[in-house]
Amino acid sequence: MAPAVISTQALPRRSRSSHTQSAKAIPCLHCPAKAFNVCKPLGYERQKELFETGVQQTWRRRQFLFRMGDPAGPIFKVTSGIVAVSRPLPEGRRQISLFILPGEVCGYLEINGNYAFDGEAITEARTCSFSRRKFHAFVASNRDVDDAVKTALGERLQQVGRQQAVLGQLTSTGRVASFLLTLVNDYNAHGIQTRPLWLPMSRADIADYLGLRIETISRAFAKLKNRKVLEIDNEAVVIHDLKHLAELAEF
Amino acid sequence: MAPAVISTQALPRRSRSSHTQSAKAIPCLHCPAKAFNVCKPLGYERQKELFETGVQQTWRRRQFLFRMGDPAGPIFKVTSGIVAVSRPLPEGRRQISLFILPGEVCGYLEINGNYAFDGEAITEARTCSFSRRKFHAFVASNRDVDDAVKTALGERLQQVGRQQAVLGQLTSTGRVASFLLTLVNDYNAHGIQTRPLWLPMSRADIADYLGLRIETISRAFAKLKNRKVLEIDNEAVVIHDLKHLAELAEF
DNA sequence: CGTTGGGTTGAGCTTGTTCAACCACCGTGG
DNA sequence: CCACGGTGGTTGAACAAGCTCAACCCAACG
Repeated sequence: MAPAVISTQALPRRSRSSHTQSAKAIPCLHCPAKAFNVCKPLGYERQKELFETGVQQTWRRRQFLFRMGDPAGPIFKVTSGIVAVSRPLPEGRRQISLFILPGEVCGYLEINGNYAFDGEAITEARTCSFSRRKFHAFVASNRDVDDAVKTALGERLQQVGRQQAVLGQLTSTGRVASFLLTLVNDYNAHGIQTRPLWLPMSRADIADYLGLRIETISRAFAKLKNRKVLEIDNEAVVIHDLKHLAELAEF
Repeated sequence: MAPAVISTQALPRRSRSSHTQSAKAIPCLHCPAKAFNVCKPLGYERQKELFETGVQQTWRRRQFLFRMGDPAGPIFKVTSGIVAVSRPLPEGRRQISLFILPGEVCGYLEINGNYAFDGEAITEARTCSFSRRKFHAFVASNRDVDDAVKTALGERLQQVGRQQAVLGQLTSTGRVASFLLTLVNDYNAHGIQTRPLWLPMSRADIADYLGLRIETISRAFAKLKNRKVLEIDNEAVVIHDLKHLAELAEF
C-alpha cells in the first residue's frame, strides 16, 4: 500500500564507504536528470548535500509513488521513466493533470499535510526521494534552488493552464493531436528522442488526460493513421505530417 | 494599449507629505486584502516597505491589467473587484483559467520576460501594482513572504488541477454547479457574503471558464431554476438547495 | 424611439458516449 | 502443446449531450 523501496542503488553505499569527498561518491554526476529542476544550479558539494537528504527508489509500472490524501511523505525527483500526476475520481476514474518526465519533480504539493494529487508510475521509473523536511530546509538555504522551485511551479501552472484550453475548446482529434505535440515538445526539452516518439501510456491514460473515452482515443488515432498524419507501431509513433498535426491542435 | 493608471489613490501622497512613520501613512492597515497572500505575514514596517514598491490603480470593467505576450510589467495584488486570468484564443475566444478574488495576486507568471496570461477586470477593480523588480527583491529578502508566494502558487495549481477534472469529466449542468460551489467556497475564504451570491461575470465569461457556449450556460441555469435549486435576480444568486447542487457537481 | 448588448429559447445537426462484439497478445495450467 | 482467461485495443450502431443558427426578449442609452 505504502510505496515500497524496490531497490536502493548501490552507489550511495560506495559513497559512504569512501567517506572522502571524491567526485565518484554520488551518482548525480552522470544522472540524466542532473540538468533539470532543483539539481540544475548545483555544483558538486551542494549536489551531494541534496542527494544525501534522500534515497533512490525504483517503481514498477502502475505503482503509486503517492496518493492524494495520504500524509505528505517524500518529494520525488524522477530520474527515469514517466509519472502521471492525477486526481482520483469515484469509480476508479481519474483526471490526469500532467505527465512528469525525467528531471522533473512531483509530490511537492500538499494540502493540510497531505499529498494534493496521486502520483503513479506510467512506466518503470526511478526517483530520488527526498525527505520533505530536509528538502525544504535545503531549499530555504539555497536561493538559486528556491528560484528553481518557483520556476518549476510556474512552468506547471502554464502547462496546466494550456491544458485547460485543450479540454475546454478542442475536439477529440484536436486533443489527441495537441497531446502528441506537447509530448514532442516536452521530450525535446528533456533530451528524449522523438523519432520515433515513445508512447508508453495506455489508451486509458490518454483518455484520462484528455477527458475522453478510450474508444474516442482509438478512433482519433485511426483517423490520423488514415490521413497518413502518423504511423503507430506498438509503443512507437512516427509523425509524418507535423504541420497537419499542428493545424488539428489549433484552437 | 498599455494598462493606464486610471486613478492613483491620494493616500500615498499623504504618506509622503508626512514623512514620519505614522501608522496612518499607508492605507494597508484598513485594506480588506491585507490578510491574504504576500501581505499576510507583514507587520507595519515591512508592509510599508512593500507598499512603497508599487502604486495603486483602479480598473474599469473589461479593462486589461496585462496581456499575454506583452513585456512583463507590474505584479498586481487585487484589493477589490474580480480579475479573470485567461489565455486568449483565435477569433476573440479565450479560456479563462481562474478568477482572482480580492487579496490574491495575478500577473506574476512570465515566460521569457512576457506575461504568460491575460488579466482582465471582470468588475470595477483596484490593485496594488508592484514593480516586478522591486517585488522580487522584497520577496527575496523576506523568507515568510517567499513562502507565501510558493503557497499561493501551489494553491493556484490545485485550483487549476481541480478545474481540469471539471472540464474533463462533468456535464454542462455539473460544470455550472461546480462553478457556483467553487465561487461560494472562494467567497467564504475571502470574507465575501454568499447569500445572495454576487455573480458579476457575464454568461460569456462563465462559458469561457467552463468550456461551454453561452446558450448552454443559459440552459443550465434555467434547469437549476426549474428544479428550485436556486433563484437568480440580475447579478445575485440565491442557492436554495446546496446539497442538490453539490450532487450535480460530483464526478 | 431606434439601437445595442446581454440573455433566453427552440430546432436540427454534430460529436462523443455507451454498449457490445471482436481481435491480438500473452502468460498460466492442464 | 494447446486451451484458457485476462488485458488492452479496435470497430460498429444507437443514443444523448452540447453546438450552431436563428429568432426573440428586455433594459439601457443616445
